[in-house]
Amino acid sequence: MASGRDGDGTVGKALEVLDQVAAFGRPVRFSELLAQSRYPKATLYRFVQTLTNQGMLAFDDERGTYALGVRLVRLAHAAWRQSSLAPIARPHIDVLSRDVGETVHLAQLDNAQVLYVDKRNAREPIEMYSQAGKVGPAYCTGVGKAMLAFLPEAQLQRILPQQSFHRFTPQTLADEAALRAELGQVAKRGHAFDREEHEPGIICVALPILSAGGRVLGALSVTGTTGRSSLAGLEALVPRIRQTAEAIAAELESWRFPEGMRQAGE
Amino acid sequence: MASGRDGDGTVGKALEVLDQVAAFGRPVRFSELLAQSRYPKATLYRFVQTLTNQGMLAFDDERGTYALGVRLVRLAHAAWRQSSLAPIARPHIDVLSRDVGETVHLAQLDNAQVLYVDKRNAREPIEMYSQAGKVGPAYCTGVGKAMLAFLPEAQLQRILPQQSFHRFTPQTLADEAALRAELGQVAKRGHAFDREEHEPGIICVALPILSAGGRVLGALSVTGTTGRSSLAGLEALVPRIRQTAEAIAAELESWRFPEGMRQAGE
DNA sequence: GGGTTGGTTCCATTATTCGAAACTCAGTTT
DNA sequence: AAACTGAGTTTCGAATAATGGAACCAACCC
Repeated sequence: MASGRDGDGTVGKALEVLDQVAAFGRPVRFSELLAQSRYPKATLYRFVQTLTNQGMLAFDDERGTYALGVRLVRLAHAAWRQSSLAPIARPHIDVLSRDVGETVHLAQLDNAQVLYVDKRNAREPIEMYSQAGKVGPAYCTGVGKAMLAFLPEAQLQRILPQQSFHRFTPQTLADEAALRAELGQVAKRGHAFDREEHEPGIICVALPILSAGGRVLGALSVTGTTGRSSLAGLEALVPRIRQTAEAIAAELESWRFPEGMRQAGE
Repeated sequence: MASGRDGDGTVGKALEVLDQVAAFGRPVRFSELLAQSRYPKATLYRFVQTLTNQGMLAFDDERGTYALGVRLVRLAHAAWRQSSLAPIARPHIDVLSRDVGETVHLAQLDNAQVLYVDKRNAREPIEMYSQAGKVGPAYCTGVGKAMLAFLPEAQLQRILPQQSFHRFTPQTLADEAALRAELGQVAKRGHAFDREEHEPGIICVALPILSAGGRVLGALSVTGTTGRSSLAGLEALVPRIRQTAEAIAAELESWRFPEGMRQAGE
């Protein structure tokens, strides 16, 4: 693929505009988009028009601003339901979080980043949608490292150069070499830690969810704070978490062959 | 579905394919898509290719199936956050559902349908993402009627013909005339009921969320069952619900003018 | 080996998109 | 009031990208 980002064809360009609107994080004026856009006025205008009457963008004519449209939310709902991982995992992580009494995250790999697809907050009412769909760095989160450690080398080589290695805390791994070393450990041990590498005071233990064939399907993590928990304490939960991860993987495996879809052994 | 659906340009057609994949509700083979598609093989193939390497679709090469991609979830998250209604309303409906002890829904109008954007289930752990993003009919839900009743005539005329008037229950309004009459009532009264029109045993009362200028921003509903609640009981909650609806509208109004954006009185 | 199904690539034709420039319509300035 | 400004919208010939029939490939199955 050519030089990175470049979208293919008209559709790619239009979707790029969507991302641009998303990046603003608030309703945005046409002129604001134009200022950032690499397309000329008329072209951008047509894109925005098209996206708008496709429901991917919503135009507020009182304010003259564009925001992401409702069709996206509808599609994302469908995505969540058919992604198989999230809906299948949901009851499992429900039980898990109740059992361990801590916050549980479910994540997937989205290109070089971690995408949180579900979350259970132990005791309090859950603040959900605001979390599902959120992306985070892969190199300094428990779920990220748990997944990276089990990736085939080829994919890893594509992903690692894309990591920013921004130092969120003094514990953050600083470069690719350090991460490589850590991933070796994780692979051997079978689970990953986050030792306050992303946020001070926040630690977690994470396990990958692996298919029978060893493919990385996602990851589970249990989070604690340095105040209430310790790494050793979290590590003690590993067998319980592994049980959940394996249950999810197993159910996923059977779900993937809906009805009478014979298939040679994987 | 056949009639005026025609999308604009290439982008429209590609997005149509997305919807198609969404409609399957599960990962889908290329041939399955082709069977339903109005495009020739090569054309559809290109669309699917494009969408896939744009991250809007995800291809599972073990299975040879396409599913909706992660980019959608990421975009939807952004959509939710910048939609202004959902995140602003969230704390309000939290309190409301705690106060009234019943399930609360927050909805918006998505073309001719109702899109649920948030939900608070009174006592049990909430099943959220699985609900947010769901769409429902406008003509036979409380939130739907609450919003329709306050729409300008022009918009109503565009929307009403698109209602299916499927009779979910014996109480479902049967045609446009009946709905028109009902909407008149709702507008006068200020709130709408769902008298088991969508699901037997489920009743609700709903109020629109209106801007200072009278524009429909969304709707709130409180749901009950015929067993535990009555319409009269729900109606008693109207003042409390209205308070929430107005609080949301007010906060929304101020949020819409971020900083120092003077504006003549609306 | 010949047939069938599911998926992928080619490439000449054709329809779409591109984007400079012209235009509109508020406000503002002179 | 006339001229200016700047955001937003429309036009239209040239440039480009989409189109889809057909050919191709690879399994799998008689």
